[in-house]
Amino acid sequence: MSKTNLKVTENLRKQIESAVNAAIQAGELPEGELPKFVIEEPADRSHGDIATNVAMAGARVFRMAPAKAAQIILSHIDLDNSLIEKYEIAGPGFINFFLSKQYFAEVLREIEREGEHYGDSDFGQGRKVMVEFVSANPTGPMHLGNARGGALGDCLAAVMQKAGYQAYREFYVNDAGNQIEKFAASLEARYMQLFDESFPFPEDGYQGADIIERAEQFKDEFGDAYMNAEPAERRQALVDFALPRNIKRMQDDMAKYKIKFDNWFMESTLHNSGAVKAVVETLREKGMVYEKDGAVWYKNKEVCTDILLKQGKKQDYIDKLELKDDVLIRSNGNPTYFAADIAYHKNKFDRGFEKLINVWGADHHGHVMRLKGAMNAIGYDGDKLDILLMQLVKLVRDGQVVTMSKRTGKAIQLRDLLDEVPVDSARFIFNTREATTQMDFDLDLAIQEDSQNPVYYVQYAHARICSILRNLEADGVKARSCTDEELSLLGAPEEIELIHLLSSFDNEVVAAARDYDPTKVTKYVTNVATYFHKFYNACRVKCDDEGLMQARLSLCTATKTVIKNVLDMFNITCPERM
RNA sequence: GCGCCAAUAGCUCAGUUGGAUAGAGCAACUGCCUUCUAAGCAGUAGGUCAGGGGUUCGAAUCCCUUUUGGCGCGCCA
Repeated sequence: MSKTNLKVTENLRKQIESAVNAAIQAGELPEGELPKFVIEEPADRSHGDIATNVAMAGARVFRMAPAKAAQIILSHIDLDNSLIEKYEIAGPGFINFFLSKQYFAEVLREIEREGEHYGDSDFGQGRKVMVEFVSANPTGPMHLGNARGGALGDCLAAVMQKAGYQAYREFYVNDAGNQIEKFAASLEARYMQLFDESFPFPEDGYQGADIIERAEQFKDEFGDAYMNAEPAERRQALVDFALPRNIKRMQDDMAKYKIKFDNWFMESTLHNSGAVKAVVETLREKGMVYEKDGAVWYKNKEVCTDILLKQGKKQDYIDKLELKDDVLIRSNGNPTYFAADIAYHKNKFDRGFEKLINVWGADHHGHVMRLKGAMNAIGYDGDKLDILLMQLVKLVRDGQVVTMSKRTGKAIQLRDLLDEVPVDSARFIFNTREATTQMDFDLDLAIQEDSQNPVYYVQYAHARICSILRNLEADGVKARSCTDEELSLLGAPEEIELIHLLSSFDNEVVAAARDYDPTKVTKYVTNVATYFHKFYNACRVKCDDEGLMQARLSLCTATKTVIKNVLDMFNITCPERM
C-alpha cells in the first residue's frame, strides 16, 4: 500500500482493536480473544473504500449476531483525523468505511513527491538475496524454457529489489562434469566425420546441428591437425575451442534479451578449488556418507525422512515415496552434478546471501528436497533455499503448437524467438502467466503491434498521457502542484478508482516479492492502463475549469509515474509517442 | 505404482491467502472520434468454478476422494 493507504489501514486496525477492548471493559462484549480479522478493499465500491469482517469473524467469541457486534464496536470507535468520513454496517455484518476527499489528495501528493521511487518499500529490509536463473547447459543453444526462465528470473530479481531487498542475479554455467565429456565426444565424432564419414557417433551424444557447426569451425581453424592426435588431447582441444564460444553465445543471447547477470559462475571453479571434494569430506565427517560398489553415497533417505517427519508427514506417506540415497563420487572417481551442486549452494551462502532463490524447470522438482536436505546436512539452513518451479511453455502459432523453427527446421531456440518477437513483448508476455501454470506463448499475439498485445496496451496508455501533457503545454498550460481544494474536485468514479489503484502499487510489489511472483505486477500495470483508458474516455483533462484541469493533470502525471516505474523496473521500453 | 503441478465463459486466463451478485481479454452482436492518440471506451450475450463428499456464519479458494492433462521417480544434468 502507499504510505497514505498504509497509515489509514494501520490506524483503523488499532482503532478497531481498542474499540473491542473498550466494549469488553464496558461489559457490552463478552471477554475473549479477539479473532483474526481482515481489513481490505471490497470488490464492489458501493461497499465502501475499506471493509472489515471483524464482527463476523468474532461472531462465535462474541456469542451474538455479527450486525449487533458491529454496532457495539462502532460505538467505541474514534475516527477523527483518520481520513475516513463515514461508515456503515452492511450485508452479513461487514463494516464498510468511506474515505474522505483528503485521502485521495494525499495519495496523489505522495506519488508526486516520491517520483521514480514511488512503489519502493523496505519489506526486504536490505537483505541480500540471490536469484539464480536460466543456468542453461553450455553444451548447446538455449531453448524456449530458458526464455521463460530468463524473463521470470530477471523480473523477479527486479521486484525483490523494488521491495527493498538487495537482489543479485547469477547464471550457473555447468562447464564441468559428465555432460562436458559427452560434449567432447560428440564434437570429436563430428570433427572426425568431416574426414571419415564412418567415424562412430556416441550413442548418448548430442545430436544438435550446433555441434556439427562447431566442429566445422574448428576444422576451418585447425584443419586436420587433430585428426591423428591422441583422442584425449583432441577432445580437450575441441572443448577448449567450443565451450568458450558457446558461453559467449549464451551471454550474447542474454544481452539481446536485456538480461544482465551480476555473475556468471563457472562450475569448474568448484572442482578446481577443491570445494567439491571438501563438501564431500564435510558430509563424511558428519557421518552422512558411505561406500558402496566403489562409489561414495549420500544418505539422502535419512535426511529427507527427517525433514518430512518435521513437516508432520506420516510414516506411511514417507514409505510410499521410496526415497533413495544419492551418489556423490562415482566409482570412476568423478563427482556427480549433485555433489557440485551442494558445493555451489554452500558457496552461495558463504558469500553472505540470506536467501537463495533458484528458478528451475518443473522437470527438476524431484531434486528440490534433496538439495534442501543436503544444505541441512552440511550445517546450513535448507529453508533459506527456495526453488521456484516453472512449468513448460509451448509455442503456438495460428492455434497450432509449434515445435520446429521455420528457419532451421530444428527445435525452437531462444534465438528463433528473439528473431521474431520484440524483446519488450517477450519479457512482458512471459510474465503474464504464473510460473506454476503451463503456458502457451502465442506468437501471433506477441508480434502483433496493437492493443491485444498486453505490452502495447500498457505502453499506449503511457504514450497517451505524454501526448496530453505535450498538447496542453503547447497551449501554454503547465502542470503544477495542486491545492487540496483543487484535488478534491476529483470525484468521478473513474477518477476515484484510478487513484485507488495507484495507491496499491507498493502493495502489489510486496505481494509479488513475497510470493516470488512478478506476474502480479504485470497484471497490476495492465489494470492501471485499463483504468486510465476508462478515465480518459470519461473525463476530459483539457477543460474550462483551470483547477479541475490541474487536478486531472496531477492524476495523469501520477499514472504516468506508476506505469513508467513498472516498465523501467522490468527493463521494458516506455515510449512517449506511439 | 508413488509423488509434484494443474482443471474457472466457445478460446486464453484473473480471482489480493475463506468474504458481499465469480471477473477481464479474444471470438459474436450493438454503439461512441469536425475538441487531449479509436493501439481507446461503453454495452449485449456467454458459468453445474471437472464430479462427489466434508470443515463453518460463509468455499472457486481449506481437507478427503474420483476423473482428466502435464511432469518426475538414473553411478544423467
